Amino acid sequence: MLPVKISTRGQYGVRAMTVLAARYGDGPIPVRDIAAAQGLSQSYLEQLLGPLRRAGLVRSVRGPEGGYYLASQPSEVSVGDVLRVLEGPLSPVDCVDEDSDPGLCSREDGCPARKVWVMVRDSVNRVVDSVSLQDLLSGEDLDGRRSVDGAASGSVL
Amino acid sequence: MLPVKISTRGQYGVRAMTVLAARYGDGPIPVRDIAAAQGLSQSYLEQLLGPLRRAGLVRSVRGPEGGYYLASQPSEVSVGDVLRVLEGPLSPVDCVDEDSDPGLCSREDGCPARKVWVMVRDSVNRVVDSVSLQDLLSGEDLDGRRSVDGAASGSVL
DNA sequence: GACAATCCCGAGTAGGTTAGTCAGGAAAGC
DNA sequence: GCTTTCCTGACTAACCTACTCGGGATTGTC
Ligand code: FES
Ligand code: FES
Repeated sequence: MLPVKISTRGQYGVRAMTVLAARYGDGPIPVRDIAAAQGLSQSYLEQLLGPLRRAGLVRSVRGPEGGYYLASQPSEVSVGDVLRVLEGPLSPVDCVDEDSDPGLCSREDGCPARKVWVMVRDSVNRVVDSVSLQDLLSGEDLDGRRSVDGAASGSVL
Repeated sequence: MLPVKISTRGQYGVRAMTVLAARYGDGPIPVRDIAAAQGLSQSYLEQLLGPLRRAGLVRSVRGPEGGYYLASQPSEVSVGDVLRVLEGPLSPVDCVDEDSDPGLCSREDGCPARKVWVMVRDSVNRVVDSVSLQDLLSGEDLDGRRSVDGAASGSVL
């Protein structure tokens, strides 16, 4: 009864990525260290890093001195990138999920609620796409750094 | 793996409320009619109307010719009002849920992800609070009618 | 080449949540 | 008293979440 939730996959994933962001350039960080830095279960975290690697957000090296590191600069990876890998499409209802079969929603036309779900979806996406890992590291409050696609950004909230 | 979801409670609830909004002033509408109008299960819908009544959003009359009707004008009821009754606080993670025990999140200070959850929470709340049932009924697209508390509203997305 | 440190992958699982159904009781009008 | 409606709580099947666990594949070091 209290949804509109981001699951632990997304939450832990973002926290793990900030660890890699903070140590960007230091070479590979083992999962053990990432988990310890944020107090997460190592074996669970391993499950999250797999998808992130396959999606190209992080790279890995095996063997001693191995670990994970960010594939791009912290300022170039948005929270939205991470969440979409771990949580799937950021849509509040299946009806307005652009990636799934259209026709999934039979009453699309004339559904009075549809409009607001689209607004929520776009709003959430705009926020998470506007915040980079770099933004999370800097102490300052942010109200919309990292303009989404060249547009001069005012408040994205 | 595809959360950030609003459950059927919230979805059906909003759709049901638009039915009442469309027939505002027509006297009580029986659950049967509401369910039929949106193709919902009658007995499930009854479960949603209970909370909405207790929250003061709708009123009911029993007996023949009874049913439910909106307690306020459609323009005065926001989608957020409905969702908060049926879904609970609209917070993407427990950590930033203002209603629950503070101290629930032990790593509040220095948690790098916290900032973005707050932004998402506020963004979602702003959107759903800015859209009234009336707005859903009118055919026109909306990008932020119904200024939230007197502020001249630009785009709320 | 042995060994150890890592990544890597899939299976399994306890508990909780969701989306309902169902049976029956309480008001209200005729 | 009969019917219509609201109203409530108990119940349930299916699904999902948040993990753990066991073991295999790579790679560097001695
Ligand atoms: S039921 Fe699919 S958009 Fe409303
Ligand atoms: S763990 Fe609670 S705010 Fe990040």
